Amino acid sequence: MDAFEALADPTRRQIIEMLCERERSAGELVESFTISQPAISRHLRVLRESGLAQYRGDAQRRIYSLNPTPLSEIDRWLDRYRSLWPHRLDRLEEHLTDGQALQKDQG
Amino acid sequence: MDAFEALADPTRRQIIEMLCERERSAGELVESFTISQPAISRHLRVLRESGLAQYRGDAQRRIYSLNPTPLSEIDRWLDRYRSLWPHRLDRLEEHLTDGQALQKDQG
DNA sequence: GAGACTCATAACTTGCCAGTTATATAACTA
DNA sequence: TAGTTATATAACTGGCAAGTTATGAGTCTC
Repeated sequence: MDAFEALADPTRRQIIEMLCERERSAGELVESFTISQPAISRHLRVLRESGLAQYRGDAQRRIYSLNPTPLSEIDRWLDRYRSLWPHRLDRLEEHLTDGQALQKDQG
Repeated sequence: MDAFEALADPTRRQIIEMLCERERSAGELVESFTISQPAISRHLRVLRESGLAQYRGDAQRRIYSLNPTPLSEIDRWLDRYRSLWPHRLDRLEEHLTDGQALQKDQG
């Protein structure tokens, strides 16, 4: 299952958003939803297989974290469409690190 | 069906890419694929209902065009993850119109 | 107006996906 | 070692999505 398919499910998108905040154990994720533990475990497998998540072991626990690479590929897929909607310069600036910041005020 | 679900299908993504190049009649799109005309018609309905495409009539024909708004929403959804991968400044520049172009060469 | 053309919808089939419960696996704990 | 905890997998079910063929609806042409 590719990243687009993985993102089609709202539960998986929510997991991604939670993993963006911080890494979490499978159990923590289960507690955040009303569906069963195996259902979450399956979603985590999909996220793993699509490259969006990974885990490290911590005793019995599995600590999941986000892998943003597939998201960056979707970002690149969007490239060809970006000219079709207005880009706010301040949004662009937000994504630049301090060191790369545009110097529109100082120029 | 939301935009994420609509994008999950590779045929629909391909239709979107074709409509990005130029608007096309339903029949033109059908010729570009091996699946049946009703199957494409259904994909077009999904794209319409998710706001990604629209058509105008031209006699019997229906000329489909891309509506980029849902793509821009996905672009915004990606905002919170953008800090997680490297941003190339030249890619940012590509998305700026000439009038807004960064002046790094001239400055 | 009859037939051709273009496209959508109806009706149906099939396969997959997301959920369930039950169970297996692995690691910790007493 | 027995029991508990944490997570994955197995087996199954139900629903939906995507495909098919057949047909309907609207528009053009002769």
